[in-house]
Amino acid sequence: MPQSKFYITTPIYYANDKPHVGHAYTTVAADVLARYWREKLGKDNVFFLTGTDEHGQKIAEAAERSGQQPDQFVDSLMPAFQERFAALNVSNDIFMRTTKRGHIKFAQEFLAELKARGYIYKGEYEGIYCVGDEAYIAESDLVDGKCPHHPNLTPEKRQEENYFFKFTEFAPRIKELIESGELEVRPEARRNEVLARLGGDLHDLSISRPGLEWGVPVPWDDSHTMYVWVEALLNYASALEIESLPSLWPPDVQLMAKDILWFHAAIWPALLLANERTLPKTIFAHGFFTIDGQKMSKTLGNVIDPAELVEEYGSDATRYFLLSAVPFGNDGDLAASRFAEIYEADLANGLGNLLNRTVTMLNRAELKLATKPTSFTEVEQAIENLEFDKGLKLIWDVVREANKDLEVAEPWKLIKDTENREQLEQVLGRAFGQLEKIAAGLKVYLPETSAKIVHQLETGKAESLFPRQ
RNA sequence: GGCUCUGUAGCUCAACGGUUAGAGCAAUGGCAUCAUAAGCCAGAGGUUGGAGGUUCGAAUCCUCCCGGAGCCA
Repeated sequence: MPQSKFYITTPIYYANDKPHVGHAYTTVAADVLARYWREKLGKDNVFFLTGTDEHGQKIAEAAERSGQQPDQFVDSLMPAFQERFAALNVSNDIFMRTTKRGHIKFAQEFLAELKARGYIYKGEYEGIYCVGDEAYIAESDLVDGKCPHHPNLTPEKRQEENYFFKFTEFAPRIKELIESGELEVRPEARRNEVLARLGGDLHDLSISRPGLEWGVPVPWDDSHTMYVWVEALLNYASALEIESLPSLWPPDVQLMAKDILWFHAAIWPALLLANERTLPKTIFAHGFFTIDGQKMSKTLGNVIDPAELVEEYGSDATRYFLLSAVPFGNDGDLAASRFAEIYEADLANGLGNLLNRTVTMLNRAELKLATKPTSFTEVEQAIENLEFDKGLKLIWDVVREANKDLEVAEPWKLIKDTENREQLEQVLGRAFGQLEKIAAGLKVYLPETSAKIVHQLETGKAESLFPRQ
């Protein structure tokens, strides 16, 4: 079936700290898709969601540490997210927040519906709870009595009455749907992981917490709040309710980092199946970045703030760094030294200089050419297939080809003799066309750069695309 | 501990079981001078983590070992 609408989501990011380069990565990738499909289907048929997940104990505690109420605390963090995304030219249609009234209402109704359908029961849960993970962890998982992810926190022993969702009842069906490809989980390796886990020992999912105030109350028992993960997943549906855009359901692509794939590929579909909603089409988990070979962490102090990259290199260059760094889906390494290298080699020397030398020659030849609608089919295919790095490679193949063609044809020699006029026009026309194609390919990747290329081709006004500092 | 991946040039990555394992970046040498001192060409750079095995043929398949990542218990 041909694509007639496109609903793309990033995760809603946990609002306990300002966003880092990983958040920027997911969001920029989603932005490329959103821009691409807007070109194809029109603005009204595309919806791009990003936002923040603002409930839960970890946030309540972070708020307390900063001496604020939870709602004040999350409000105070919002500019950090919104400004960074805006600086990267992220074109989201909504900035979703789980503290929105409409979301809370939706989440409660959804939960009540699950209960009415008989998929919720009350049970007893006992275990060791890590506040950092907002989850119970197995005793055998503890390292020196601490949670392996949060060695600085002390795990708590807890016994709780929880409400449970009959997740296990839906697992076989989800497994079938993933196997048949009806629910697409990518990349392959991650799909295998999910399938293996779905075929293994599963437990029903605890979906409420007693006595935690910073959350959405369970509608029939306000001594409980909804488990923050379940509540957060529902945002993808509540957002369309809030915006009154039911026709855009279901999500076409949901992007995320690989650590939260399970929630999106198993639990989320189970919740939807239970209430008989249509499932998302594609769940895609990309990899993690290491920084100079090391895991990004606050303790190591190697966290890259996307705002700093934009500050230093600009929005489009940062988008280029992120999307060209690794094949989408793989893990990758970012080295601080690489940014400057890539900026010089690919952006300034490669593309920037090509445009500059071409526009200069066009001027010297007093040749005015008109731009025309151009497309770059191979790049479009790469984007549709979520191969963002491949699309950029294809564009840079043309950059290299164009530079080479100029070198072979030597228009700066042709221009010295009017007898060569025809040949000169042919050579420069070709370069002009190649740059048009490059601009077409870059339109959704590097929107500012693409527009600048077209503008310079049209006006003949040469300006550095990616100036050296 | 189980599962899923992963290890290829100095760096980042390619390569349906099939010629001599390829690109980009970096480095070296040459050419060029339109251009942001940018560009082009050439050569160099490899025991494909290690050891066995299957095969006419292995980076690719199998076993074991070593290293890295993730998921799970």
